[in-house]
Order: sequence, then structure tokens, then C-alpha cells
Amino acid sequence: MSEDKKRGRRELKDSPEVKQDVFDAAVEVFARYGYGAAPVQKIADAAGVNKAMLYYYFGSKEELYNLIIDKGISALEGAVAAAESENAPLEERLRSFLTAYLSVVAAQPGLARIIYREVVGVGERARQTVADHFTGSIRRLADVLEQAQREGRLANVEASLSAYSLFGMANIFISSLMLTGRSLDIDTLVDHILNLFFNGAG
Amino acid sequence: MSEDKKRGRRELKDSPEVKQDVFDAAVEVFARYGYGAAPVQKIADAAGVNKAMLYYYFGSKEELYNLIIDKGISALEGAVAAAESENAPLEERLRSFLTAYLSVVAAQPGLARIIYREVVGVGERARQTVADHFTGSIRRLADVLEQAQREGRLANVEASLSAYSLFGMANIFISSLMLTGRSLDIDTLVDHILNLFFNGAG
Amino acid sequence: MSEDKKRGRRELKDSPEVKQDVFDAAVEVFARYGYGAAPVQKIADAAGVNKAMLYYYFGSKEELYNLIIDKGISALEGAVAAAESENAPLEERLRSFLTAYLSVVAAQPGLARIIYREVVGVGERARQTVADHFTGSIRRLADVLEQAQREGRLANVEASLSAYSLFGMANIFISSLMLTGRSLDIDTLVDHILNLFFNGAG
Amino acid sequence: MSEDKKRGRRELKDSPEVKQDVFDAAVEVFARYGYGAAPVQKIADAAGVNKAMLYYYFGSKEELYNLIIDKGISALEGAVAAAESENAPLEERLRSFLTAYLSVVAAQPGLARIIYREVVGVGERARQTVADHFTGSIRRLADVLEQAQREGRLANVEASLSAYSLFGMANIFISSLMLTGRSLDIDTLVDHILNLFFNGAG
DNA sequence: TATGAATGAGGTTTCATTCAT
DNA sequence: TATGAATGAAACCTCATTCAT
Repeated sequence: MSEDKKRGRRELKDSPEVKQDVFDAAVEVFARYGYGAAPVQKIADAAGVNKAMLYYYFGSKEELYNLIIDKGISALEGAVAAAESENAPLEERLRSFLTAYLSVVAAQPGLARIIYREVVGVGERARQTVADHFTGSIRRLADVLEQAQREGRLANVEASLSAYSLFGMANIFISSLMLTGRSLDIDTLVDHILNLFFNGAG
Repeated sequence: MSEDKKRGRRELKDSPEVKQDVFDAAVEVFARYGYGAAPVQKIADAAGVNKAMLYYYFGSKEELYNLIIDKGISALEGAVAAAESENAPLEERLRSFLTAYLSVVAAQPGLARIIYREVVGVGERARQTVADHFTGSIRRLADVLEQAQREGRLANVEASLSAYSLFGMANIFISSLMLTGRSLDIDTLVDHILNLFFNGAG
Repeated sequence: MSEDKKRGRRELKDSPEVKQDVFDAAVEVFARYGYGAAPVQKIADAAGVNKAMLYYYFGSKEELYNLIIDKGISALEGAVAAAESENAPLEERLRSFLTAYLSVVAAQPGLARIIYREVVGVGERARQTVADHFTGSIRRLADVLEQAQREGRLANVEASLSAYSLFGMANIFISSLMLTGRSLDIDTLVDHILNLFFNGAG
Repeated sequence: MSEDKKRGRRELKDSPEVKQDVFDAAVEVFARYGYGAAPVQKIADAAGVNKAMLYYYFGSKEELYNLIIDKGISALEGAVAAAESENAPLEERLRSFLTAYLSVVAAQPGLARIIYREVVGVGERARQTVADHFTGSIRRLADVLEQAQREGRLANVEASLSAYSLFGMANIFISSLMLTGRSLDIDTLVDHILNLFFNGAG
């Protein structure tokens, strides 16, 4: 009796699975169309669900979108935090940071596209969240650089500008990924960025 | 009476002026709302003309949008071309390039916002235009770097990756402008980028 | 454990109680929103039960609504019937009628609001029920007046119009209650109505 | 040429006419279904217009509804004001008031139905408007009665209660009209009301 | 050139109702 | 009895576009 019902016909997916399906579909659709132009209907279709289910689980289009932004930011910040190794030498710390960050982007291009669109974005709430993330990331990077400067391991140039530069070099990889769809090799790129950062091209 | 109206207090705008008004209004509205969410009505209102005029002059919302993209790209590429000085030393060439590029962005933030949104964008035609622009810019930058390498004035690292990096460091300026609205000082930033690029921070 | 749940802290309500909870909640919600705009979900929430229970107990939104109308009419007519005293003098009979009627309205303003809305209402079935009630009430009132006329205790004006008038004077109390929320004092009002009815203001 | 276009095919109605058509259709549909349950589509259909026109002319369903309420109240108050004759004897003044009021109701039963539904209604704005109207009408009636009392032409009973009663007797006519669809004869009814009011039935 | 009016399609959201468990 | 999940229909509203003048 229970087996039949649980395996046998099983036309209904159970709740958490459906919720995840909708979430994933929303990432794809928002990534492709942008928030404003993404039809809720397309999300529901992609998830194989009735449109009303989306509202049942997420309340509104905007709440769903904000949730996606939050999860994406969390993924980025979580990966970076997990790769953090305070006692390692500077170059290794920077390598960890850049690699972790870029890996998340490469692994979840849809989420990344949504987040990076908010940099030039529209939604107030989402944009603020993304702005905070960027500001925070650069400040933490600058802290690491300043510490290295105090320990004499780095030339005494304005740390925050250097942090901007590092982050910018990483970001151009992301832009390239977004525009062309072809992905660069992360390790090679990070090698190059760090070499340039420490030794210059002169 | 008719003369009064056509010359005197100017109640009727004449054609080219109206077209420019609509164009300018469209830049503002597209920048604020994004292509999909920008109502044609809001553009017409901001320009102080009837909605149908927009169609009379530009054919459709999409054509107007594509025209804006094209003009924006032209402005960027024109400024860079005008600043080009083939026989100058490498550092000066790079400085000219970066300064010209960032100045256009700072002067027309609305246009820049629209263009940069297409990097993570939606519209096929617009996105391709922007992609071509970015690819071309980086290739031209790489050509300059390669030439310098051949002349022994630059270390022999992969030129295209260095071009990416240079472009990336410049782009963070744009991201910052878009996210916070506050603009970094262009000259200081360019100084820093070039110093980092040639000498490194190590 | 099962005993605890069924008796002790009462987590599961038993059937008749739940049914009454839903009914009471429905009165409040219909009174506030009107039939068309009252969401079934709000009724269920207010009753603290699952929405499907409402269908289990009452079949449909409309059946529940009609039941409320019927109960409300019954309350009004029951109170009036209980106060009926055939052999009392005319003034006392009228006083009983008016007092009983207005007391029910004052005691159950939600029910009254629902019923009076049907006077200018929408639902066919409900409206007919309310129409029958009003017609019947006025006819019964007219019968009393006619009997008094036959017995020479009342001037010989058209009894049905007088019944209308009596009912109307009472109804303004209800309108006032519905509009302002403040209730007039029933006894004072009835005194006044009867004084005016018998003696006039001239 | 101009004749052809202005008479000949004439499929398009011009603006004010269409706006009035929509307004009239809305009165009918709101009267039949009530605000909450009235579909905007039905209004547009009844007016022979595209649904979007309704929004073009009236902004929203609610604004249209409020406009109807306002116009209805204005019609009632305007008719009463026009019938006002300050120097006439009391009975004539009351007769004018009641006749004017009831005539408007009888002439525009849809509007009246909508307004009277707001007495037991839902919408905040509309309900307040109607409440103000009723309160004001009764106060003005009471003023007239008080003046008559000061001049010794009326017994010294509480004037505001008497005003309530007069208004109530008139209103029951309206309720009857709403419920049965059959209209009483206004003059006969007013005669009766005034006779009862001045002389009583005792 | 310029405008007010008009439309059809599609947007997000809510609803009454039912079903599997 | 009771519930969470699911659905199809329909609600209000906005949009890009066109047309008659």
C-alpha cells in the first residue's frame, strides 16, 4: 500500500523538491531575460508547475528574485570565507580568494549573471545587497593588503586602490564569460593576475 | 499669429530638436528602468512629446534602444581613437587610452549604464554590439602591448591576458560609479593602474 | 498521549465546535468584505482551520453564505415571535416588536450588516430570502395595525403604509449603526417612534 | 471629404461620448454585482469599449467607482438644494425635500442602489462619502425642525430624533424599491409620511 | 508633424475549489 | 477529520503599437 503510493504512480512531486525546481528555473529565466522582462509564466513552465505554486512558495516575483540574489551572494561569500587562511603568506591568501570567487562564478553562471546585472541594475533592494557585497569584498581585500604592508611584504601604495585593481582584474574574467560564453582557465588567469600584481609588466 | 507660434515663444519644437529630446529622454529612462521595464510612455513624457512621435522618429522601442547602444559605443570608440598617438611611448599611450575611456563613462553615466548592462544583457543585437566593442578594445590594447614587447619595452607575458587585466582595472572604476554613484578621481586612478601595471606591488 | 491530545490541552477541536468557529469567522469576514470580496482563505484563517475544512462542513462558499443569511433571518424572526403578545394593547405590541427587532440587530451587528447588504444586494437566493423577510415583517405589522383599526383604536389610514413607516423609522437606527458604528439607545428611540406614530409632531 | 469622414463610416465614437458610455455601463454593472464582484471586463463589454479605455479614462476601477459615488451624492444633494424654499411653511419645505430626494432615487435606481449599498459597505472612501451625506442630510432636516419649534409651529420633541424618523420613513420606500423592483407612488407616499408625522395615527 | 484615442496581448496576482494522504 | 499542495480560471492592470485626424 505505501510502496504503491510512494513509488508507483507518483505524479505529484513533494514540496521541497518542487520548491527547489521553481528556484532553479527562476535562476535560469531571470538570467536569460532579466527581472523586469522575465515572465512568471516562463518560470512556472520551466519548473513544470502551475503558476500559482510559485506564489504559494515564494509570495511574489520580487520576493523570489530577492531570495535568489541573497542565495547567490551567500554562495560567493561562503566560498571565499571557506578558502580564507589567515596565517598563509600573502600570495597564497590572494590566490585562495581569487580562485574561490571565480570558481563559484564559473560553476553557477546563471546566478552570477543575475548578480552582476544588479551592478548596473534596477531593483533597489537587490542592488543594495549587491553593492554591500562588492564594497565588503574590496574592504576585506584592502585589509589583507594593508596588513602585508605593515609587515613590509608589500610596497606602500594605497591599499584600497590596489584592492580595487585586483578585484577589477578578476571581474573582467567574469565579464568575458558573460559576453562570450567561453570560459577562461581559472588557474592560468589567477597566476597571471598575481604575477602582474606582484611583479608588474615593466 | 502663425509667425509668433513658429518663431516667437516656441510652442512647437522643430523636428531635429524633438528627435534629440526623445533620444536624451530615452537614455535616462532606459538607464533607470532597463530595456524591458522601461515604458515608452515614460520616455515620451520625459521628452514632453506625444508617444506616437517616438514611433514616427525611431520606428520602435527596440530600434531606439539599438540606436542608443550604437551611439554610446561610437562615443567610447571615438574618444579612444581621438586620444590615440601611435608614436608616443607606451605608458603615455596607455594613459591616453584609459583616460579617454573613463572620461566618456564619467561624462555620460546613463549611456554607460545601458551599455554595461548589455554585458550581462538580454537583447541579441545590442549584446553582440557590446561584445564586439569589448573584444575589439581588448584586441587593440593587446596589439599595443605586443608591439612594445617586440621592441623590448615590456616583459614577455601573454599580451592578451595583460590587456584583459588593464581593461579590468579600469572597469572597476565603472562598477564603483554605477553602484555607489560616487566617482573616483580619474587621473589618480589611472596613475595607480599604470604604476601597478608596470612596477607591480611586490 | 492520545488521551492527552483528545481531552487535555485540546489541540484537536472536535467537529461541532470547529463548525461553529468557521461559521462565526465567516460572519465577521463576510460582514467586513462583502460576499464577493471575502476570501475563503481569510475565513479559514480567522477560524484557525484548514481551508478544506470549510468545504467539508459547508460545501461551498455560497452555501455557507446562504446558511448565514438563513440563521440571521431566523434570529430576527424568532426574537420578534418570542416577544409577540397577542392580547396586549396595541402600543405595547408595537413596542415589543420594535424592541425585539432592534435588540437582535444591536447584539449581532455583523449578521445585521450582511442581511441589510442583501437589501441592495447581489445574490439571487440570499436576496429573495431577505425580501421575503421584509415583506413578511411589514405584512404582519400591517395586520396588527388593521386589527387595531377594526377595533377603533387607530385612525383609519392605509395600514400598510403605516407599517412601512414604522419599519422605516426603526431602520434608520440600523443605518446609523452601520454607518457610524455608534448605536442609539433602543428604549429612547422606541419611545420616540411610538410617540411620533401615535401623536404626531404637529 | 470631411462629411464622409464625419458621418459616413463613423465606427469610432468620440471621446466624451465614450467616457459617458463607460460611466453609464459602470453604474449598471456595479449596481448589479457590487464593487468587489463587478468585473471590469463586463463594464467594458457593456459600454462596447476595449477594457484599456476604461483605464485610459478613469485610471482604475476604484477611481471610477468613487466617481460614481460622488456623482450620485451630488445628484441627491443638488436636487434637494434646488427644491429648498426657506420661506415656505414647514410642511411645504418637508414635502419639497422628500419629493426631491425620492424622485432622484426613483429616476436613477442604479446610482441609488450603489449608494445605499455603501451604507453597509466596504470601501473606506466611498463609505465615508455616503456617511457624510446621510449625516448632513439629517442635520439639515433637524435644523429645519428646530427652527419650526422655535417658532412654535412644532411640538417640542427632540428634533434630531424626529429628523431621523422622517428620513427613515423615506428610506424604507427606497429599500422597498430595491428589494421588489416595484416603485411606490411618490406623492401618495409623501402625503402619508407627512400626515403621520404631523398628526400621528392615534 | 503632431495628437488623443483605441486595441490586443500579455503582465502579475488572487481566488474558489479539489485531491492525495 | 484534517492538511498541504495543486490547479485553472479569472481578476486588475500595463504595455507597445497603430490609426484617424
